[in-house]
Amino acid sequence: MARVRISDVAAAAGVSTSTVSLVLNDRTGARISEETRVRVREAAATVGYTPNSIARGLRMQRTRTIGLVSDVIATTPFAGRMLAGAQDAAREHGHLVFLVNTDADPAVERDAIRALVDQQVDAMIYACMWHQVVETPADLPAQSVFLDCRPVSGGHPAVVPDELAGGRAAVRELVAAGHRRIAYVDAEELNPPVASGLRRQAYLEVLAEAGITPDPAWHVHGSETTSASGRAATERLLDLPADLRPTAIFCFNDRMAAGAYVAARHRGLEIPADLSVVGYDDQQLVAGELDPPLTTVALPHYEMGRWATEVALGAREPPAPDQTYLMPCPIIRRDSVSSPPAAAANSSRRRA
Amino acid sequence: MARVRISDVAAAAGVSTSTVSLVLNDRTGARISEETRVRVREAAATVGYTPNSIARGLRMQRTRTIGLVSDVIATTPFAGRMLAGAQDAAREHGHLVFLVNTDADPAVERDAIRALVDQQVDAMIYACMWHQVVETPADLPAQSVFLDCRPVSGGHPAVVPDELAGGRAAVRELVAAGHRRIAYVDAEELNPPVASGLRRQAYLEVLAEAGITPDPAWHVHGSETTSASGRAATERLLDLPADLRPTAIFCFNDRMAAGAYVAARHRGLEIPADLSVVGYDDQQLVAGELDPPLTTVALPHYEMGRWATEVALGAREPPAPDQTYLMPCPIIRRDSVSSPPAAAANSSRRRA
DNA sequence: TGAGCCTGCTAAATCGATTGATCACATATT
DNA sequence: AATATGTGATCAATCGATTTAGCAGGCTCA
Repeated sequence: MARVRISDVAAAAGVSTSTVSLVLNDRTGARISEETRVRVREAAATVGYTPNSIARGLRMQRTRTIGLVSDVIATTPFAGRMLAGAQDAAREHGHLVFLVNTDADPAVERDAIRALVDQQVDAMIYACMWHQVVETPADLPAQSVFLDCRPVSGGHPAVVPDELAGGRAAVRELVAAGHRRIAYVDAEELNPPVASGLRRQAYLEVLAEAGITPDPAWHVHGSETTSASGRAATERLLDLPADLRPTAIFCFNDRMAAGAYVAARHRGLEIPADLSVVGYDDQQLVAGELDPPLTTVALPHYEMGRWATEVALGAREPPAPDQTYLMPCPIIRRDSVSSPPAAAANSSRRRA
Repeated sequence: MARVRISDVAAAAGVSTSTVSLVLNDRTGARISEETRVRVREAAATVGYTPNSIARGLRMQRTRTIGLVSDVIATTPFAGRMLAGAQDAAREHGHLVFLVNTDADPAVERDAIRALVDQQVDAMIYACMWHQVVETPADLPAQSVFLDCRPVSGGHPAVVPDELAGGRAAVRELVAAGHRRIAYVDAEELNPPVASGLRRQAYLEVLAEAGITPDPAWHVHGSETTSASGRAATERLLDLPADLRPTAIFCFNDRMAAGAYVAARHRGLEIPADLSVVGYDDQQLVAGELDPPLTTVALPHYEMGRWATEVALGAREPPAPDQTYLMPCPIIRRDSVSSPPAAAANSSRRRA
């Protein structure tokens, strides 16, 4: 069963293809009588005509498609939300999205960008899964937006999570609960460079604004960003002398926070009564499934996906040239934060 | 900077566009001298020509694109692997994939299928995220493959996980470790219908083949498939009299298994010394992060994604008409299974 | 010398839409 | 009567490739 073409509609309605096109596209200014319009529309409906997007794309020089090239889609739960955001925005604007997963392979990435350009995509989104600064790939069309990363040399709109504000919100949550001895379970130095640095900066800033001088022992590093690594780092905090031991921990991410739970449990410490914990990322399967559920800061992947797509399609004003848009990271309050244990509050208040 | 067209190459090489096309597509049988071929190729390289896929698609009636419509992409970690599998297979065959997320909205789904057909995709993949039987959507082209679901009325190739074999492997793992009192923490009746039924069937079959008569009390249901629900169901098992209490649990999925861990811990039971646990799904962030890491059965989403794409592109033989391909689910051995406690028959062993 | 056959290349049709120019005809104006 | 104006619809070019039929020129051979 061959596809119905515009000429089939024209034949059925007894008019030319021009007329059909003019009617179906509602071209104002075209002088077509109302009777003819009705006849054409009915003919189109009865033969079941839908326009061939390829032919239209060729003629119009506009395909109503966008390309999304991402370095990772399988190994992180964030990718899905990002895609969903991009997807929804694209659909709302009548666009379809080509998805390419490069697995961070530069050759695959190059070929993918070329293939998408050859497909005449109207716009392109270059996404990374971890907030970072990247080289602008060759052949990237002008109409491109960076998602969860920033081009070193600028030249394109970009959106990343506002990790500084998010980190501040997380630590303020602990300060507001009355904690003074607050630790930071950090990722390995420089990995991933941007996120880690900003969250650490937020930690230091909030302690300073609360008039707390952090003890260097409160800043511990994990070798990776896993639960096991978070546990090991937390052990070191819990080994500190009682008057120095933190009553609250801000963790680089939720997985490390899960490790903190394990460490605390092995010492017989209750969360949050004996130790308050805040994570980052809001990984549903981690933060939501922990016992008690983890208070954390969400990474706004869905929103960033939407933002990037809307900017790429020109439906939203881009930020000033070479400015990166910072997407707010909302704090997700669950049950892992309470006021510090009474004993801790009384025993030692270290102030500058 | 306008795109380079084939006519630009022709002009640069001093030949016709026909010649350029013939040369660049390596059409054997075309009588073009070697000198001309070299000249054309050099011209193409220097002007930086790459063919316009839209124009080619129109002429060839073949776009080298496929459509993938999925009911969910954001809320499950499995979606990513499925996409990655489809993606990789498509790339290896020189195809690009259009991704559409319908959020299980029938209207969105209908529009998406139409849009993809209008884009002249060469093939289509209809994916669900949870193994199920579905109605065949209207307008679905003949060249379509069902992924992680089966059309009620057949007519298309389909691939689903072999949950029966996977479930058998899981329970056999417990039988092989020496367990006799093996429980099944099930999902709610009929939700999701197919997976739950098959895993239950596997449980009953393996007990039967091991000569074990299951006590009805060993088959408990959770109201949902969450950790909390798994915990509640497990509590009921642990409340059984000592001589009836299971020494091993097969859980419908990893999240419920995480709940079983919580229940066991609250009773002071060690996993696997006091209670062996096997899950299903191999959700990395759950199974891998538990303490101890959970032995489970993996859902082969990546492989199913590949399979569906290869069949859709004709690169792999489809199964016999109206036969559904069952993809093996490999067992992932971690540390949550050991032999039953020696005193299992008469002691509840509460630990401090 | 001219029919037959290669060789090397190109003209022109085609894919299915969109659109500016144009046509046929009716009516209004001078 | 001749010209202008307006209406409704169509013609034909176009987008950028692929592909079939065929042309021009050289060579062979009877």
